[in-house]
Amino acid sequence: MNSNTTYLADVLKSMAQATRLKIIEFLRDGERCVCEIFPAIDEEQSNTSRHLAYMQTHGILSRRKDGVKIYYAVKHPEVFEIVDRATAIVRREVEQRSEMINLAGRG
Amino acid sequence: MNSNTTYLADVLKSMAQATRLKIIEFLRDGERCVCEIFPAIDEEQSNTSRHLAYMQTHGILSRRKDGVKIYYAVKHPEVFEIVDRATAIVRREVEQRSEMINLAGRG
DNA sequence: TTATTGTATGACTATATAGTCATATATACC
DNA sequence: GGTATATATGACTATATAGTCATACAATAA
Repeated sequence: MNSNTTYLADVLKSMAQATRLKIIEFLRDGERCVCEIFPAIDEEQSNTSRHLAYMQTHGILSRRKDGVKIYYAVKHPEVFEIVDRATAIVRREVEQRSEMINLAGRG
Repeated sequence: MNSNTTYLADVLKSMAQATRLKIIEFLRDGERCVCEIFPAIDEEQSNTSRHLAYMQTHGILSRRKDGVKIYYAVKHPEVFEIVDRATAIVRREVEQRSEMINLAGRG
């Protein structure tokens, strides 16, 4: 459980960053090359490349070469399930906090 | 979706770290005070306290005071679902990599 | 009031991370 | 061969993070 905790953390880290989340979202529709990804998420090519490499190294993206282009795809359906569940948490938190504000407003 | 991406990343970051994962695992059985948590996960009290505060601030832990003791609990069931799915990814990756090694070994 | 216990935090260090710019490398095309 | 396009990476900066130690603070007990 201990050495696995590190791998587990690495997998989660591969999703726990704004730019990487944008990449994951864009890859919902399937495999895309770097040249499609970086303009879509509005990030520099080099920065996008680094994040893609990071995610692939940590096992959440697959990488396929076709000529000059490199195609990346989300490798495990669990990645989307994780993002969806995190989104549910965020929604509930936002809801809850706005309720608190309403209660405070009413005095 | 953009400002939300930051919140989303923060929620995932609250799980994407070895010490925090140990805390989450320990809290599977429910609410626990700091004095129970830090010996269980074998971390310093101060470090544990910081991580607990971080997770609570980012909305994945609840905090309850009872006398001198502070009780923390995982606030959303999705947290465990996320950890479980990340574990499934790790398992599959480990499997896959050991298969690769076997293939390579056989020449 | 003083001592004890449980938790949080200031100050600090070491390391990791995200991002940028320039450039290297690889494939394809002429 | 030379040129264009796609991707990766070295070198760097700024910031964030995890951890430690000492100490502050809060609640309770004596």
